[in-house]
Amino acid sequence: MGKLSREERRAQLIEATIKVLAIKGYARTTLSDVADCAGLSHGLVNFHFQSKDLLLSETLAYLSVEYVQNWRTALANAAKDPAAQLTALIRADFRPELCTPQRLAAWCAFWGEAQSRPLYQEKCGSNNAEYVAKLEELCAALLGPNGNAVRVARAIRVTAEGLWMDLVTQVDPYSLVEAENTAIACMAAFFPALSPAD
Amino acid sequence: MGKLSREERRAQLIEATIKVLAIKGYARTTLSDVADCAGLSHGLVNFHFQSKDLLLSETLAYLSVEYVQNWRTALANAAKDPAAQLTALIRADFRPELCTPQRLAAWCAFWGEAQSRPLYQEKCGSNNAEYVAKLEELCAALLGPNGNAVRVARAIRVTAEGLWMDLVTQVDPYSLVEAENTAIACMAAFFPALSPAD
Amino acid sequence: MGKLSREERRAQLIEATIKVLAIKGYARTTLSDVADCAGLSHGLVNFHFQSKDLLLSETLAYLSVEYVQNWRTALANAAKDPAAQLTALIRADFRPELCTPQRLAAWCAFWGEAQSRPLYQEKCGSNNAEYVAKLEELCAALLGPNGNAVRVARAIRVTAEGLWMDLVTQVDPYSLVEAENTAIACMAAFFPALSPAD
Amino acid sequence: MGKLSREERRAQLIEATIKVLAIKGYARTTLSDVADCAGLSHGLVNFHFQSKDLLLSETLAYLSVEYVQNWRTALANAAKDPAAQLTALIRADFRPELCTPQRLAAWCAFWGEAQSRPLYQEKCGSNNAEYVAKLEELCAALLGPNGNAVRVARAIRVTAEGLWMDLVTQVDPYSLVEAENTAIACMAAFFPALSPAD
DNA sequence: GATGAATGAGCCTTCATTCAT
DNA sequence: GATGAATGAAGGCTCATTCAT
Repeated sequence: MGKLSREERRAQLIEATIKVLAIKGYARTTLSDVADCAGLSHGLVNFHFQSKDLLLSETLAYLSVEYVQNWRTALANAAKDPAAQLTALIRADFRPELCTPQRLAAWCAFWGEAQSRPLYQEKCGSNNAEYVAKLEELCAALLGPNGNAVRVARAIRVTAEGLWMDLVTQVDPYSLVEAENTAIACMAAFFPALSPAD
Repeated sequence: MGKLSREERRAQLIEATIKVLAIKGYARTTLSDVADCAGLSHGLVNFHFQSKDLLLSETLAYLSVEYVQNWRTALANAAKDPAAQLTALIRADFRPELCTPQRLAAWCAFWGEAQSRPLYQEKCGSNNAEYVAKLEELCAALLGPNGNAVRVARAIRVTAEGLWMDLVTQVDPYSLVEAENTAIACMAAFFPALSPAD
Repeated sequence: MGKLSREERRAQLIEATIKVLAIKGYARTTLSDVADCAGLSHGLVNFHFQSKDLLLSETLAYLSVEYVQNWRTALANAAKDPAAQLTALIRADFRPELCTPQRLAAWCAFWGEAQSRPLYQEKCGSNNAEYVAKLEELCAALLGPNGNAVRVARAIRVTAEGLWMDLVTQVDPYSLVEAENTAIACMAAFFPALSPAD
Repeated sequence: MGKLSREERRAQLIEATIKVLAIKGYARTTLSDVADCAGLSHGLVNFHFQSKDLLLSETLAYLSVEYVQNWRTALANAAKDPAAQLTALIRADFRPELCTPQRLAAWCAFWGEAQSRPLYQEKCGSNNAEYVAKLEELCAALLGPNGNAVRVARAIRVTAEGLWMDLVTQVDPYSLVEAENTAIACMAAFFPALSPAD
C-alpha cells in the first residue's frame, strides 16, 4: 500500500467506517471490517485513530460537519425571504449527494447508540442548536405572532428525521424525491400561503 | 430465587432486557447485564431463551405486539368516524403507559440495528403493513379523491416516529403531552376541518 | 476439567503464575502461559482474577503473606532471648519450604518491576515495616546503647536479600545451606559473642 | 535533528534506554519510549540497533563495562596493601557518578529479567568472574589460611548488591553515603583489625 | 542518515454458550 | 429448574519491525 498523508488516510478510513456501519450496523462493526473495507491493515486504524471509540466519534463528527455545511450552503444560495429560506432548508436535507443510502444508514446506526451515549447525542441532528434556532426563526417569521413557532418547527424537523429513518429501515422503499416532496408537503400544510412542490 | 412459571420468567427477563437496552444501548448490552438486572443467575437466560439473538428478537416482538395492541384498542374505543379514528390512532402513539423513557429508548436501540438486520426491520414501526394500511385508509377518507393519501399518511406516520426519537435523544427534553400535541398539530395542518388540540 | 471451589482455583492459578514467572520472567509472562501451566483455559484466569494486573498483584500478595507467616512462626517457636530470636529470624529466610528455586525466581521477577510500580514496592521485602522493626529491636538489644542498630539491621537484612538474588541469578550456584551459613556468618561477625554456625 | 556520528547516536540511545528503564521498568519499556526520550524518531532505534533485544543487551553491556572500569580504576588508584584494596573495591560500588538513581533502577530492571535470560545473567554483577576472584583474593589475604574467604567475599558482595536494590525499591530512602557506610561496616565486622569508617 | 507510515504477530479482555452439580 | 464455573471464539490494542520517501 502506497503512503498517503495523514489527512488522506484519515478521510479514507472514515469513509470506510461509514460503509461498514451501513452494512453491519453499529454493534457488529469491527476495526478489521473497516481496515478490510479500506484495503489496509488493522494496525493502521489504531495508528491514525487511537482507538475504536475515537474512530467512531470522529466519523460522527465528520458526518455532522458535512450536514451542517450542507444546509448553511443551501441557505446562502437561496433568496433571502423566509419562504425561500425555509424551503431551501428543508430541501437541503434531501440532496442526493448527502442522502446516499450509506450515509443515511450510518446516521441511523449512530442514532441507535446516541440514546445511551451522551457524546453522540450532542452531534445527532436534533441537538444542533443553530439549526433548530434557524428553523424556529423562519417559522416565526412566516406564522406571525399568534403561531406556535417552536411546535411547528419541531414538527417540520422531526418529519425530516422520520423520513431519513424511513428511507433506511423500510422494506418497501420510495424515492428520495418522494421523501423530499413529503417533507415539503408537510411544510405546505403548515403554511398554506406557500405554494407546494410536486 | 423463588420459582416462577416459564412464562413469568420469560416476561421478567424481557422486561430486564428492555431496561438494559435503554441504559446501555444495543451494542453494549450483555446477557450478564440482563441477568443482573433481573436478579437472576447468568445461566438462566440461555435456559429460557436459547441464545442472545433469540432473547433480543423476542424482546422486539414483545414490544411490537404491545404496540399493535395499543393502537387496535384505541381504535376500538373511539368513535367510528374517520376524524375520530385518525385522532385516536395518533394519540395512541403517545399514551404514557407505552411511552415510558425505557421503552422509547429500547425501540431506539432496535431501530439503530434494524437497518442492518432484516429480521428486525419487519417488526419496526414503519413496516407494520396493517398500521400503514389503516392510516392510509383514514387519510383517504378524509382527503377525498384528489388528495395524496399515501403521502399524507406517510407524513403523519414519520412525524410520530420522529417525535419518539426526539423524546429519547434530545438533550433538552419536552413533555410527552407536548409531543402528542405536536403530532396532532401536524394532522390538523393536513386536515384543517378537524379542530386541533391544545 | 472438573469444577473446584473458587478458592481452590485461585490458589491453583497463583501457583501456576509463580511457576511461569520463574521460567519466563515478568515481562514475558502471559495469561495463556499461566492457563496452560495450570491446564485450564485462558478465559478462566480472567474469570477468577479480573485482569492480568490483578492476578500478578494477588500473586505477590500471596508470596508476601507466606513470607511474613514464615518468620512469625519461626520467632514464635524460638527461645525468647534476643540471640535466639535473631538467629531464628535469619534462618527463617532460608527454610527450604520457602526458598524453592521457583519462589525465589518469582520474587526476583517482582523486585525488578517493583522499582517502577509503587503497588509492588509495598509488598517487597525491604518495606515490611514490621519485619524491619523487629530486626532493629533485636539488634539494639544485642548491641547495647553504643551500637548503630539501624545500620547493623540493614546490613543483615540486605545480606539476606542479596543472597536470595544470588541464589537465583548466579551461573555457578551454591546450596541453600551455604547461603544460610553465609547469612549467619554475617550476623556472627556483627555479634562476636554469638557462636557462629557451620 | 542534527547529524551525529554513529557512536554518538548509539550512546545517546543507550542513555535514553537507561532513563526509560528507570521510569517504566523492563516490561513496559518500548522503543517508542526510548525514541521519545532521546528526541529522535521511532525508526531510528532499529536503524542503529537491529532489534529491541540488541538495544537492551547493549545497554546492559554498557552498564557492565562502566561498572568494571569503575572498580578497576578504584583499585589502581588505591594503595596496594590488601586492606586498602578491599576498602577501595567496596567504596567503588557507591561512587555517586555510578550510583545515580537512574542507573540503579536500570540495573534493577535487568536483574529482574536476568533470572530468565541467560544472556543477561552473564553480565549481572554476581557473575563477573574477575570481580569475584579479586574480592576472594583480598579476603583470603586478610583472613589468613583459616578463614573461609569464599564465604566472606560472598557476604560482602551480596551486601553491596542488597544495598543497591534497597536504594531503589525502598519507600523510605537513606543516603548513598549511609549505604556506603553500611557496606564498610559489614567489611569491618569481618576484619576487626581494619578501622571502620564513619 | 532520518522519518514516520504501514504491517502483522501476539496479547489481554469480553462474552455467548455449555454443562456439571 | 437454577447456579455458576469453564470454555473458546472474536475483537481491540500494543508494539517490534519494515520500508518508501
